[in-house]
Amino acid sequence: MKVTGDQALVKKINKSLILHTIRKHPELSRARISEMTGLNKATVSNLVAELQEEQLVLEVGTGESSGGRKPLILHFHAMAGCVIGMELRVKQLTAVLCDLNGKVLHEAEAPLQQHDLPYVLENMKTMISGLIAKAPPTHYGVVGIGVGVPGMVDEDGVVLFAPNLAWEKVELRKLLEESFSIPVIIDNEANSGALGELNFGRGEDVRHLLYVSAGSGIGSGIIIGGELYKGSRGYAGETGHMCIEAEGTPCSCGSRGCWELYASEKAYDLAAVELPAYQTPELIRFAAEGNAAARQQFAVMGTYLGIGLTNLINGFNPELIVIGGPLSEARTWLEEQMQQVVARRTLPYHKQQLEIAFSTLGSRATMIGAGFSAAMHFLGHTRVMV
Amino acid sequence: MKVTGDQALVKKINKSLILHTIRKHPELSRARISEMTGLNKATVSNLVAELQEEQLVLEVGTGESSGGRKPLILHFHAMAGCVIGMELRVKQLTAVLCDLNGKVLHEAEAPLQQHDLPYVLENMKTMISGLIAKAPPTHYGVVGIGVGVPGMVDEDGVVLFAPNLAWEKVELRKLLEESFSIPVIIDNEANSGALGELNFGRGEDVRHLLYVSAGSGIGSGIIIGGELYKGSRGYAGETGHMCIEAEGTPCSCGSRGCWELYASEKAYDLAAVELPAYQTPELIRFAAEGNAAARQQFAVMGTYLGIGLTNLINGFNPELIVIGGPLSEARTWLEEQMQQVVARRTLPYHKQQLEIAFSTLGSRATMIGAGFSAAMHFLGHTRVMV
DNA sequence: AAAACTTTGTTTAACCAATATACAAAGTCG
DNA sequence: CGACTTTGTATATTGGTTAAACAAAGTTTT
Repeated sequence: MKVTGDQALVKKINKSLILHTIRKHPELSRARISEMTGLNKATVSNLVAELQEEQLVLEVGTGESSGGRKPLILHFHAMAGCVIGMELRVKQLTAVLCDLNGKVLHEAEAPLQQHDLPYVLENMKTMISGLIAKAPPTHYGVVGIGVGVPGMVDEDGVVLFAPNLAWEKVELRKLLEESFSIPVIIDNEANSGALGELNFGRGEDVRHLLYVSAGSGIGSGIIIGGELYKGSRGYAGETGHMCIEAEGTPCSCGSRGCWELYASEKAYDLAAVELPAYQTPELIRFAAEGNAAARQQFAVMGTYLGIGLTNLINGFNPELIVIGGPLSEARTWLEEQMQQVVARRTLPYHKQQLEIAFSTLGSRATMIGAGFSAAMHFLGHTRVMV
Repeated sequence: MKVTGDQALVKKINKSLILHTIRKHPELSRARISEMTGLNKATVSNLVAELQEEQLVLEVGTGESSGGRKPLILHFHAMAGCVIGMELRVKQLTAVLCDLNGKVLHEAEAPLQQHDLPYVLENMKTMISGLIAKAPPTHYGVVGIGVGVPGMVDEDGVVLFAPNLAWEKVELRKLLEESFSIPVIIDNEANSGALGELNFGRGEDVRHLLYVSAGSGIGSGIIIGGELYKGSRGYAGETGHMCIEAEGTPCSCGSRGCWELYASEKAYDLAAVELPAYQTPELIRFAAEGNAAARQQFAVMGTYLGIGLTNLINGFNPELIVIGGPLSEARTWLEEQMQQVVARRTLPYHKQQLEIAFSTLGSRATMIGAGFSAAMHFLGHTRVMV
């Protein structure tokens, strides 16, 4: 059944519009909101009153007057509740407790020794319980848990396939919701990272963003029109297996010449010369110390990174690309080659408005984005397309 | 200023919902519409009455009863007006006059000898005038003109760049609207083709579709969530310049190893052996007659087509891919290799729900899609996202 | 300092679209 | 022929936005 229009819908649209306007622009008065949104002053007053009752908006004193009554300044009440954002990595579990605006209140971290589901689930539950215990007293309490995982996830929060964990069809959302009775949002690690960067990193006011997470493989989070694009069954963005060498090295996916064989940590196995180290942080240290083999390795990977990016640019035409994941820490040795290749290979019109940047949230992008998803799910978001 | 909700919006949403429900499902009664949409019977009655006054809906007699009063059957009045759909090709101009539901009423065709703007524009105007003259008398007359062009188009109907025409920044929409005072929609040829296939070809009920137009180059039209995705400045889908051989043949775009060098008509230049012909229709004829070189050429191109498709599948995860454009006529000699490569190279989860098909509209997909765009623009489409 | 003007936010009455309910119209079936 | 069904319309109610008037709280001018 499709979505029909009635007065309840109108109210939902306008309330959502006002709430998110306040959330994105602090220091607004009712009068300014009325101007910005086009809603009548009376409508704004009524809906703001409801949002205040719901503890989502606060009056925080008066602002400066420009020849009349002083405006009453409204704030989004980010501490009306908390959310937990978590990232499940191959060797590590990390999580944050955030307010509803993504501000980090607590962090947690634990190593993972193995990948069997009971073990990992136990660790996740322990970490979540720990953060819930640390949560400050708020009106709504902990209202959502978001988790970014290294694999494909469907719309029901089932991890369909996570090769690095050897997981298949794990009903992660259901398992966690049964334990905590709090809404759980599961998403791909790159998708969460994209949301993190869009909302708290470089992505302010960007409508089309590509977040490329380079680590043990490559995954992309695709933001289209300000929204996460997930593909027909929820797992688009598997760009790591895009072929960039038709008859290249065979890949575990069944194809050959996949991008991530050349531009992720998997490339270490293909290095022409022996490397001083085969872990990214160590290799970065060697590069910083002037090791030629390490620098050369990153230069080659930067080139291939650029080739894959060019393909993504031609296909998606984003305004901004953010490089994240563990490999983004090697920026200094990757960037020059990468930018050169992109400059040389992209179509002239694409160059004009494209920016390629490295993550500002670093390794925290995914968990912050996952927390943000949970917060948005709690706040709701209804709007109209013409 | 953002879109706010009020009663006018509610009415617009519901009216649009009813109109498009009737358009897509003939033989509906008011009662069935009420059931399908969830709208109250009275609401449906009121809005249908308005649509009848606007000549967009007709009562066409009664249907079968199942034990009560016979239902009054409603039809979308496709002949309330006409639209023109046009395709601008390198050597040819083709156009159709359609009713509001995409049914072709008249066709026109003319060769193009050169590409300078005044000449092409003159030909376009002559053809459009001719079709307008042939249009049957309808309530609204000709309500829109849609044009598919081989190049990048921005949201203002400006052809930014069309290498095969040597056009740059041509304000095509403005030029045509000034001549005819009818709304004009300009779009990329592949985008229009995608819309054509989505609505009148293989794409019924498909939400994520990729239309790959293979001819003198390769372009893709991307349908996401039932809507055309155009990228940040309106020209995504330039997938022909996706790199599939990192150090491959240099391309005119500045890059190397671009897909369209190996899988479009450009591949004829790279053929290992001498070909019996260098025009697609002739080469197809040779292949049909058993010519080994021609068949081998198509087999190789099918392989490369499959490699590029695999990349698109991993990135966009569509439900359906439709191959169109002149090369789709060589289906018999392309398909086997292409499907084999895709089957071998795509990730297991992508295979499950993916179908790759060849165009059913053939060379008419683009102009029919362009006409459809114009019709949709006239009818309007307002809906809600949650 | 008083009067005039400005700006903010609330109150009031009017409007209008969807809805539930009742109802009329037009059929089927035993 | 009477009981039941289904379709489509009429009526009163509900509940949201809005324009306009107004109250509150400032600043500027005289």
